[in-house]
Amino acid sequence: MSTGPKQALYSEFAAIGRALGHPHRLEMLEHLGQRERGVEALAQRVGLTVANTSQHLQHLRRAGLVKSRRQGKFVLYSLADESVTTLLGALFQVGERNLAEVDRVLRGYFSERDSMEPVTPEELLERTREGLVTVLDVRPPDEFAAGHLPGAINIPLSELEERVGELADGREVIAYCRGPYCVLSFEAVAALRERGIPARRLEDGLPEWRAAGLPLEEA
Amino acid sequence: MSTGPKQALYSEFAAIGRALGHPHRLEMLEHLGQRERGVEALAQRVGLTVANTSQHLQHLRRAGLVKSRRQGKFVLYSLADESVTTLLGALFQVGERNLAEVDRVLRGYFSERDSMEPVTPEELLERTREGLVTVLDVRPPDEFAAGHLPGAINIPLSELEERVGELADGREVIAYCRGPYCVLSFEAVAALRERGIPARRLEDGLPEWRAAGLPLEEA
DNA sequence: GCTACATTCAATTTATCGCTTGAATGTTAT
DNA sequence: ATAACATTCAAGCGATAAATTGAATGTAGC
Repeated sequence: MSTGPKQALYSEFAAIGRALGHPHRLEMLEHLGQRERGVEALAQRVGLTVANTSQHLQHLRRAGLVKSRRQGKFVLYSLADESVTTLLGALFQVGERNLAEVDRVLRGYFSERDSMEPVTPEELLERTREGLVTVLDVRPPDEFAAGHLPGAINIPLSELEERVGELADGREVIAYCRGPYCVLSFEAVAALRERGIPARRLEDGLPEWRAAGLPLEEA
Repeated sequence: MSTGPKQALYSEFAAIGRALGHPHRLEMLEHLGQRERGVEALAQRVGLTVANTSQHLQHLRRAGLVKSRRQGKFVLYSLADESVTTLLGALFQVGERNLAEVDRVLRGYFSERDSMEPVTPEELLERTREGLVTVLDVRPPDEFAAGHLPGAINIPLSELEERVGELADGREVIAYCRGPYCVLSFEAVAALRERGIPARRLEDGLPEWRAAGLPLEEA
């Protein structure tokens, strides 16, 4: 085993692969794609102990997937840059295209996925310009505040039922949330359709929109 | 830890990550990106035993990164599809942008990397159309035969010195090989420049060209 | 059917990973 | 300074992965 440049590089790249190789870390990356978070806040969201979360975060940092900065008592973690979102997208695409089990899960839990005909970013931009649609962000308010689509209104899924009146102006609703596998927007679309409001899903979530360089309203 | 759809999906995606998490497997993917290979041929190229190679290949197959087909006595493996090349490219980009160690290795071993100003596919296509350049494939003949850039000539690096006359027609040479970290084209460009032949590197290798959907001459 | 050969499987050893627990570090606020 | 708190470190245990070896499977060709 010579220690040529290729071996050295592939060892480094393999470390990135290993960092992607745990479901909890992928979930952490999804959350960090919404906004930066402290260790404890993140631990709570993914249901792990603080110490365990801290270790996973350091694993991710060593692999160059996240970065951290200190603010007072807190250490805030976020994605290293947009290339991480691109990498996750590529990972998901390989899974969707080549793993039968992924296909099975998608069909089982996201059966609407096929019938819902998700909206592309291009279509959303065009129809927003024409004033034909309402863009709905169903994530929690703090994530919305950290950055959202231009003109989007924020109704967390938990409040959708009581606030559905805000959307009943006849325009089609396009809902989005954290990413392609985030259930929030699926459920929002289902709930809206039940109430007779035309609704579709944006095909991706906020991180993908940002990584594509599309316009955002940021804090 | 509920077993909701997200957990199920992230477990699958994490398996892809783990499959990327070993330098030997990354090297195998680079080779399989050139052409399909049997187990023994691949084992020889990466310097592993046949049994070990077989196990790695099955790991890669379970993760949806490679596929196999039987031909006579041989089982031929190849990349599952172009999305795998895209994934590898995204992995490399994260490493280049966020890992200091990768940067250090690249500067150390590929010091020409900055001064060489690699050629983009677009530029290559345009200058080929104008007849201004010679496209040089420095990979082994069998890989060349399995697919190469339109109009490219094949001179393996080992034969470059003796066959350099074939390139001395005054046109600039654009060399490429297996991928962004393949040393063959770096060395070819250095050798040609030493002999006064203007030469540059294509920024990526054959698999990336193919994944971009650009034209190929295939077997 | 039998032999040759490519590939895969099974069993083993060694190393690494993931999680827990409890202590240590470093920053803020009094 | 000291107390409070967020985060990280260190040690330990069970589980998983990598490489080696030798046996088993499956296909081709006679």
